[in-house]
Amino acid sequence: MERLSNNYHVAMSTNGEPARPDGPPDSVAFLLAQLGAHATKLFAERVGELELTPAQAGLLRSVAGRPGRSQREVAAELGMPPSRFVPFADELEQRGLIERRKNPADRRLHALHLTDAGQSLLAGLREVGMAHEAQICADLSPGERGQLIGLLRRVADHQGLTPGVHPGYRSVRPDHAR
Amino acid sequence: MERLSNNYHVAMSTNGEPARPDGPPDSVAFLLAQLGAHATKLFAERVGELELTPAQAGLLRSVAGRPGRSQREVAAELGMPPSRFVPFADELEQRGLIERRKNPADRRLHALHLTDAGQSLLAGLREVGMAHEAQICADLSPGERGQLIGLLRRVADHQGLTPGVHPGYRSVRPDHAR
DNA sequence: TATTGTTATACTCTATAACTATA
DNA sequence: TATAGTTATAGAGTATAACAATA
Repeated sequence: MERLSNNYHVAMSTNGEPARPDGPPDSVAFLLAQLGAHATKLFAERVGELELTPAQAGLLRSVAGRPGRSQREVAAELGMPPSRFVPFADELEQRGLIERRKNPADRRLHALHLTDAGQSLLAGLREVGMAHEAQICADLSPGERGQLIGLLRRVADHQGLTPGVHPGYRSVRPDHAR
Repeated sequence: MERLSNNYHVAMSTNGEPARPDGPPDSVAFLLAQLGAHATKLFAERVGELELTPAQAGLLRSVAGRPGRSQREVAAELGMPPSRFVPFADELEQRGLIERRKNPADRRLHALHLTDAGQSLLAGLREVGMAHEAQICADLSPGERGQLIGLLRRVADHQGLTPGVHPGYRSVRPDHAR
């Protein structure tokens, strides 16, 4: 059977008349949600070619950005409880991409570092990111791409979003459903 | 304890230097993913004020758009297996927002309709959508908003996205992790 | 025999909370 | 007593597959 995806704000009739999605047809909000989901999915497929999940890619980048931090620090940056972080890091360690180094001064701490294999995978990750961007922007001229980035940045700034920080898709579920 | 969200492509160092996210800093792809997640979360909060999840809002809109369809038809449009659809529709029926009408011609079928309460909630949903759009675009002039919509539409069209159809965030998990 | 709606079950993912070892 | 890491456990959400009614 074909795999089905879940629709959140769906509203397309099969006969061709588009019903109203998030707001008015072609609203910025809906297009952002739609394109954001699309970009996220595409990115997941690309990192999948490296046998990584997006979360694993995030961990590698986080460790690469600031090597030697404790598990708790990295877990906090990734918005992940320590208990979940452990098996998560275990797999990457078993695959030889990261390593845990005991801190002699405080033997409770495990400093996280990338191995050489991890470093080279990170290089692959950067290529993947470039190809991903190129695919998304394939239909835009360089000028248009710059214009789009400028507008998106304006919106992101006004919404209080921190540059480079992706909040994740977990908190989508509303409070009253918890 | 504070609720933590999960980071997929995270990469922000606490000391202020933004590490590379999905691709280059301020890539279209990353901004779309970031803003898409943000818009989705905000929308979820707004429909939450109506005691609805985004998926429930989608169901109401789907039924409103084409009343009288069978559960399987609506479930398929929402990308949801029938087994999951049943308890999903149950709750909305118990809350008096939709009703199942037996089809005398084929008694296997349950035709789905909105109740009056469901109709008026739908009106509230439309207001919520407008307020949502206004919030996202608060910092843009009408002209800039039009420009942004035009560029986003271009990208969406080139990516083969159907107007008004939101693919959902479920398929993010890559194949090799299933 | 095929199809709609439904229920049962099993599986994945998750967070909370206990536990250990160090401090 | 407090903290880092770990393990155990229980809950939510999910899809697959079995089932009953109807065609």
